Amino acid sequence: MRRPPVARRPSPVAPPAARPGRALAPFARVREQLRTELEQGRFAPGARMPSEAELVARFGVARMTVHRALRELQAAGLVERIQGVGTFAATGPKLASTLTIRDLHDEIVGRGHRHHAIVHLQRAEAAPRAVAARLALAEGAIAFHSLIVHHDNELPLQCEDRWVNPARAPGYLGVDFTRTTPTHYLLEVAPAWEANYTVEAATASAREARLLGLERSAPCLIVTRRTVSRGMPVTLARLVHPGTRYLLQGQFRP
Amino acid sequence: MRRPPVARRPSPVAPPAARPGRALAPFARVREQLRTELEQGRFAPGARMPSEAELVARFGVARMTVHRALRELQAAGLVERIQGVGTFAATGPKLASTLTIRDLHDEIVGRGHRHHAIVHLQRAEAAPRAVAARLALAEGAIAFHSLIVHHDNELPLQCEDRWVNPARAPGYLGVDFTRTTPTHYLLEVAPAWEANYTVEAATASAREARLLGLERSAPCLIVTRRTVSRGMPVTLARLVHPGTRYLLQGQFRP
DNA sequence: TGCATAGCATTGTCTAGACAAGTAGCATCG
DNA sequence: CGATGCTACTTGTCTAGACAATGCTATGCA
Repeated sequence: MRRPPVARRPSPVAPPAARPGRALAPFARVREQLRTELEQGRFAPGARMPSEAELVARFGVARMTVHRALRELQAAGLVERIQGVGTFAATGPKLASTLTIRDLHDEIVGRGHRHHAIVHLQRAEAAPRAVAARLALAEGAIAFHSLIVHHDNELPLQCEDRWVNPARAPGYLGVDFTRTTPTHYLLEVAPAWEANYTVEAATASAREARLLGLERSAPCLIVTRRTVSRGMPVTLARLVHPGTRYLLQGQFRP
Repeated sequence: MRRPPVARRPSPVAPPAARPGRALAPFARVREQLRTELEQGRFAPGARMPSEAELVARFGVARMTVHRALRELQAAGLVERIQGVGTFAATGPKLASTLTIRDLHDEIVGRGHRHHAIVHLQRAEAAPRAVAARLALAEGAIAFHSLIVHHDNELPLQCEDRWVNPARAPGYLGVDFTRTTPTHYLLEVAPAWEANYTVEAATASAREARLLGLERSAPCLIVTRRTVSRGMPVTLARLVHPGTRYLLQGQFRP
């Protein structure tokens, strides 16, 4: 049942209508207008911007609408806001940026190539001291260990040496990793709620070089990843990529 | 109207949600409660979550308050929302993560070390074809070229080979880069509104290896960065780091 | 049976008003 | 002169209602 229409302030233009070529919602219109002005240097870094009240008058919308636009610009790092003081164009450099690390399987399939994995190792093993410490296990405790080489159209692209906390993924040894990737499986049984990465350039170990079909001295891009779920470490992975065949890409837009 | 504070650098903004000893705002309370339940696996990935109306009844707040909480969870990638259908726990793919690339100067100083740069080249030059294309210059056009080695406590840590679009940074050749970094200068004259990165492992060129004091075959972490401001390319940088002395670190929390 | 349509649940957004909280300037008081 | 409180301004948030847009489902009709 439709509610009976009630007197509503008439809008000069159809506001919230928006198909592909539709007009932006008012809050988005305000946001984009301010973003454009910021990009064009209309406000020097650190300079005071119009107050919410002024923007309300300028755009003819409610204060909550302006507030949302400004809140999103703040979340994007384009402005800084201080309660009781005002809104300011963000000073300072976006000196920090981000880089996306995608799952290898998705990346290969996304390129339209075929992903193919060879499992060289998948067993329970006593964890070396360094591994045990990072997985919060007792020294010498049993953990799951796998060593898998991933291929992009038959070309080896990643050597994945992984240790898994057995308490968090008891079925790990029974999974067929030629059909799914450890990453996918682990994300299913223990969603990653925290992850640490490091990226470095180095040479692979002798075994890794052999598995990847590389010279021992070939530069490799090595990603080390540790994930934590519900406060407990889940897995520790060392991902070795041939430097000539793999690179990380990132993009940044405020 | 109130006198605006003169070029005031807003001090560390205290997020209103993170004040110790103060009750969370209702929208934050709802958000955190749902985040906790998601982390504890209360909703399987892809499962339907309570509707806004149900949450309104459960928490005793207005719908806009619940809506904001859900919108922030959506922005964080924890839930997916479909107009007309409902809200769902995000399905697995935390498969993409982010890695922070910090400015080298900040990183060195942040470690409490001393940053020291040696300028090997800083002049106008005809841009090679590949560079000209990526800077949107005519082939053979003049561009600014600099080659600087950055040291962390006298240890060479980065070789920065940079091309700059002269139209966007006319004063580039006059800057003393032993006192400031090109990154800082360029962000001042042309705030980066878009950036692309690639990260790869490779060997340095002969000259780069010499400048960094490396063997020709030493693996290096090479970052290539291109920034665009107001739709026009500003700069193209190739940053070569010794693989043994430098690594990128990243952290991820939803 | 097949299809158009009405109804409903759900999310998306806007509004107007209200109060809270934080800051800065000014006037007053001791 | 300093401390104090007042006031104006700003951002932060909540509320209740309304309407828009979307997708699913059931119903009625041909």
